[in-house]
Amino acid sequence: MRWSNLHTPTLRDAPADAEAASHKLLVRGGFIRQLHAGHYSLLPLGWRVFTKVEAIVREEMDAAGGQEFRLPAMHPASIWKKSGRWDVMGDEKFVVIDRKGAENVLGMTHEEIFATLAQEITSYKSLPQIWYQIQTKFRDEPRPKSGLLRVREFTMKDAYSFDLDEAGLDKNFDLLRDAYVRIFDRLDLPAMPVEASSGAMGGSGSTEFMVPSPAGEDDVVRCNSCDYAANVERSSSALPAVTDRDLPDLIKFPTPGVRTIAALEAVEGGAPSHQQIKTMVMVLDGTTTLALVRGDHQLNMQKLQDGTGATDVRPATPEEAEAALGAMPGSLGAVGVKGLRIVADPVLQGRAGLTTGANEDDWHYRGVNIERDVAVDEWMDLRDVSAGEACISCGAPLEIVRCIESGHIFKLGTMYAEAFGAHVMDPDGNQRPLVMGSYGIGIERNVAAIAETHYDDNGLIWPAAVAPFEAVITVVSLKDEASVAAADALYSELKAKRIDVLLDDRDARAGVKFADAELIGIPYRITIGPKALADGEVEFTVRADGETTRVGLDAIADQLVAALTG
RNA sequence: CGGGACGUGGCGCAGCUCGGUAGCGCACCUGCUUUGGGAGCAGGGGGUCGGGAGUUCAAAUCUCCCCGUCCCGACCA
Repeated sequence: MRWSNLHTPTLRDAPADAEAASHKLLVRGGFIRQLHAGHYSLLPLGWRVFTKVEAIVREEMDAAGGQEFRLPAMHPASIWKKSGRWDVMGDEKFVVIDRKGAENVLGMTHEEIFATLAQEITSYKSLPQIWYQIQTKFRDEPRPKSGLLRVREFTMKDAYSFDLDEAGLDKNFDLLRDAYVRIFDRLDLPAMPVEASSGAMGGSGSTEFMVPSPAGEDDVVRCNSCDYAANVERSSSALPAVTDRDLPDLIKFPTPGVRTIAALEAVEGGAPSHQQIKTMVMVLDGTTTLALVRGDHQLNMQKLQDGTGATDVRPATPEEAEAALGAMPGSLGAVGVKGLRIVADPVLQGRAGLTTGANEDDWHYRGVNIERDVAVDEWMDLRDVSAGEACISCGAPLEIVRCIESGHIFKLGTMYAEAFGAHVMDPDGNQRPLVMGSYGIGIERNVAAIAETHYDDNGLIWPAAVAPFEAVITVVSLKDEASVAAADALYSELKAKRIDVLLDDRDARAGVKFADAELIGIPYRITIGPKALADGEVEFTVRADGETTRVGLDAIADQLVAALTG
């Protein structure tokens, strides 16, 4: 490609509304342009990176035994109602009404369609199967953000495995997990596999691949001493033992104006936060529920959702809380409460001498024995892990790292197979539902994740495997005929060697060309100018470290090939 | 959906408080000079000031409604 013909509108200034590094640089470098919130056009450079990322994903999926499909992006509403996800997905699905008035869904993932196709797998002898596609997904995200990191229309490689039993699923899960490790390795992304929540996908277990980055949206709890790592939504930690206070009797005492845990610590007759019960009034699918955690802990909403199986979880409004318990938030508690579902964090199990709200403004209880005084329906992990708490497997302090979710793989089980009647005959002649797994990677998000982790003050620094061009030949002066001739010859030579090379033949000042080449992040630059050329040499610059060496014109092609293959 | 900010040539911004000429930098076009790290001078083109309604002799500026975008929280590849 000759730069004089390339549409790469580079900008000196980043758009004012861009915050994330990848967003700024991809816009500045002329890789992407926004159409509207959550929808981006990929310009030629952006598309080149995209296709290289896509090719790596495809190669590794094929190597793992995957078979590529291409499914419709638009589905009849009926299939989504059949799986139950019409309701689960709620406002996040794009619904399109056709001329007949029928509802259609723009696909968010394709479990339903693949499960339908899997009806034609009829014997265990055909198993296992790994099916995948690379296709556009639509999700009406409540808040698209950060350029390509979170959008409403994007391309996903979604794969699905089909097995006779859980053991088969486990095997495929591990196989594809390994494929993912190889993919992220080739993309030069430091993605760590972590335990995760399955969320709306359902299923028994899942692993996320997390790339540490301040532009991410997830927090990962990680141990530096062992290999424990989990999304905060699934994480746990070891806590030091606490001793109950010796308060055998339940006593109601006045707490005028006390509305917070901190205030209750300070008031006459109060208690340290870890001797308190925090009572959160939550609404789960329309049903008011009390969620109890220790006073110094935070409720994790995802854990509450996962633990209860609810699809919609939100805090109650102060008015709803008052209607349910008779007091405003700040004086709420679960002592003696009947008729409401009560779930509690296991850290509270067996504890006594606690302090909590009395469901009467300005009054609290002390001496609460949770087993005696609170009708807990279910104990479930509900609390956030905090940095510095001890690792459950080795005891070392945990850290919390902000991450981009680059990939997510799920053990789905049989739910979709049962919904769509995807059964096979087993060796004993019994019909059994297929056991499924699902495996997703967002292509654009990974392009952004690479950008987010590969840049400096001068611009992007693409890994050669995904760079829009592997090398750029910069002609310092178009007026110097010898330079032009040498550049043209080298350009032809590199193309013949199947190197992705860009020839900067623009009639611009050298400084502009250097700055642009660095901004768009081409990993290797060959500068051809009169100075070195007089000695039969060119300059070879590595984008990552800026190191420049003089190389003979006759040796540069081999040196570049060595750099690219090394 | 809750909270905050913003919307003025392709990009970044000023002008709005106090209504009256739409301006600056970058980019773009022409010419001359320049030419190894985002050149200089001269000339030039381009803007329904997000949209609608209202107030007014007069609205980018004041009022109301709507739309859009970004950021922070609840969701996900």
